Amino acid sequence: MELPKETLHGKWYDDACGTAFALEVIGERWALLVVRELMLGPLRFSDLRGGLPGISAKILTERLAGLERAGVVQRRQLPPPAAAQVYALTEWGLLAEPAIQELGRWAARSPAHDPQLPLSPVSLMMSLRTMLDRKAARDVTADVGFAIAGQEFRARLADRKLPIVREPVAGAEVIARAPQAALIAGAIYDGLDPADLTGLSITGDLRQWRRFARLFSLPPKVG
Amino acid sequence: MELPKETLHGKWYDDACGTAFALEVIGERWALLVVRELMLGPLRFSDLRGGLPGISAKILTERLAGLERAGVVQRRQLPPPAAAQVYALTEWGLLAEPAIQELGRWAARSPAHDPQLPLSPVSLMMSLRTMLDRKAARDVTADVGFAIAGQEFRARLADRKLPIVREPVAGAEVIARAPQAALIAGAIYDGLDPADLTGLSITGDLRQWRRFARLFSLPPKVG
DNA sequence: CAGAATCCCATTCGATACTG
DNA sequence: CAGTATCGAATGGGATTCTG
Repeated sequence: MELPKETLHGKWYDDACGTAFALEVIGERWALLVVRELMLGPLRFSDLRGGLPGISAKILTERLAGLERAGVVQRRQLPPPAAAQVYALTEWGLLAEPAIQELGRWAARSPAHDPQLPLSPVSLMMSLRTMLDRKAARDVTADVGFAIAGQEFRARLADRKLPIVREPVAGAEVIARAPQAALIAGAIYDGLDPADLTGLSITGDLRQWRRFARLFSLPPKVG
Repeated sequence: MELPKETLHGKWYDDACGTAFALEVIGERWALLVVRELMLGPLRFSDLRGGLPGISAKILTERLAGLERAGVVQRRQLPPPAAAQVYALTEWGLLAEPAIQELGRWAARSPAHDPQLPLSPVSLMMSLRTMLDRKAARDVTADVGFAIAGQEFRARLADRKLPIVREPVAGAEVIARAPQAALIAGAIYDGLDPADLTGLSITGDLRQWRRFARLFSLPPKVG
């Protein structure tokens, strides 16, 4: 039997540079996207697959094992009666968020970036944290629920911070519901009127939704 | 004849998330390290190889072609009599610096990171820009020359900013010379006395060197 | 020296099928 | 659901050769 392939080769680059070490940990295909999916909380194997269109069970298994060896991911046994296994980021894994955000922010500035591709609910939530205009968000508070393709999130804006957690939307000031994340992206980043987007429904304080949505914008393209 | 293999597959991940697009551009092995090496200015093919221990000519050729197609790198023909070809980052490529820095900063917090591996001169210079303590640097100015393994850089600290350019060291307030970057890293990050590091020489205003060196520190490890 | 082209092998990927 | 097993295809990377 072969060794289970090590993500942490340690000899990939033979370079003391931190960036090189980061690439040894999350530089394999899919690895960083797995981390992204876990950024908003633990997930089960099949939920991970759901957020990563196209990843195979084999590769996901390998990546999770590698990330676990590297100390980015932890496997957790949920107590009965759930009896399910979930994958969670470690403390260090959680700290990767700024790096993920900077990569996203950078890529979004390329004219070649196509924002029309499928978008996972987590991607959209993460993009809100990335693209929040913190100047404009000064003195704004909001409690917004998102229900996207069966997943529920709660974003609470205060003090220019925007924590987002997996949590039932019930009780939020505004709730956005959509079968796909792209609809909500259209309403926020393209400034489209929610009424024009079939499938999207905004319930609750609509005025508050508009105020919230205006706080996000994509970075300008270069060139 | 085959298509020259596209770095910009566009179908790698099929994901609108900016991070996923970034990975399509710089997610292949070595790609981001090539970008790192170019971050301080254009280089020739063989200089790139020098800073990337272990990359083969074939792979470097492929990555440069892919990065050029993606709009990260530009090929430039130097005017005669130089008659050399160099690779430079595009405007967008240059904007990748924060992402590279965040990845490095994150990786440096892992207990598993081994800073004893070989370090390219560019890596060290980039790490200074990353690890500068901008609070401590308030009201400090400095003009420091680095001559490492034949490459010369000039770092000018002012207004908490630290531009570093390839430029002769002559005329700087302090000049650090060393055959390998690791020696200078030891003097800065490990706080070692330059006098104890054989091969390292600091000339010029030594007091200024100490003030400068104290402005840099590695992030705390997690766990 | 600066690459492009070729050959070749090891590793990795990804689709499908299978199992507890 | 949560993975394993398997296999063909794609990619990675070393060595060598060829060119300007």
